[in-house]
Amino acid sequence: MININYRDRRPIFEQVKDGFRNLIISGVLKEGERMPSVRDLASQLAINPNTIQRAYRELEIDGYICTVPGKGSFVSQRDEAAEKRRAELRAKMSEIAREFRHAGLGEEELISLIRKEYDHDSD
Amino acid sequence: MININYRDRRPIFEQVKDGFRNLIISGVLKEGERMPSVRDLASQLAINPNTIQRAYRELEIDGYICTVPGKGSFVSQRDEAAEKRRAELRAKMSEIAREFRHAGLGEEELISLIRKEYDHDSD
DNA sequence: TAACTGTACTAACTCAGTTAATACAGTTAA
DNA sequence: TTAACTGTATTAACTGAGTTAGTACAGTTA
Repeated sequence: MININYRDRRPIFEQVKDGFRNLIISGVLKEGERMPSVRDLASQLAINPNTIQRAYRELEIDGYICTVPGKGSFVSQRDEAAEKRRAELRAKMSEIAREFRHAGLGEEELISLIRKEYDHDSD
Repeated sequence: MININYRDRRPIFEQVKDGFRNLIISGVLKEGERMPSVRDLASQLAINPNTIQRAYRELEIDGYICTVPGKGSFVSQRDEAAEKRRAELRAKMSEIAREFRHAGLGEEELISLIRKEYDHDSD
């Protein structure tokens, strides 16, 4: 469900967080669905429960999940989560576009790169 | 010439490296021009010379500068550096486009974001 | 010669991330 | 009620990347 890459520069808790964020936004984890328990996931991934806890805490702060002490963590409304993610992506994209322009690359090339991604077979 | 932001998640040596890379690619530092000496820049930025040395070492490995022991470091051919940077940006852009698509955002919106960046007054 | 240049190396420090262990409180089902 | 689950909290210790400090050596230049 979630993969950890130890060569990745990002900390583990962030990889876990991003992994679930993608699963939620893409709809693999559906609204209201139960998340794996902190202890279960920790032993599955062979990492410390505290690390999972941190990922979950931030996912809740960002509105992706909703945790209930004693019961578990649950995926919250997908729409909110997705909209939040879209806002992040828009900001990221604007920044890259600025860099692109700054590096002397043309608008046309950038757009053709994008079309290439969107022309791929759906996955 | 170079600014360091201590709130930035990236390490200092990387901020220095990126700063010079931008200066070189944008043409502010011209081909053959001398870079500030390791010790000078270190005292200017109030950081350790070793940190600057590391940034310079990587800039040389990446082909942005050319260092001569005893003489100093010099900006190398801009074309190579710029081409290298462009390749990096293309890869980065493809990745973001993939994420964009994955998040359910349309090609049109992405392209309009880009046009917005390119329509800004030149800086 | 003196003052600059880059380079190399070692030791120590800092800090974020992580682990380990333990404890507490709410939930659920037998 | 008890047992086994849930999330949460806290403290101490470890790890590794990044950074600092200090020193040393060799090439360059005026």
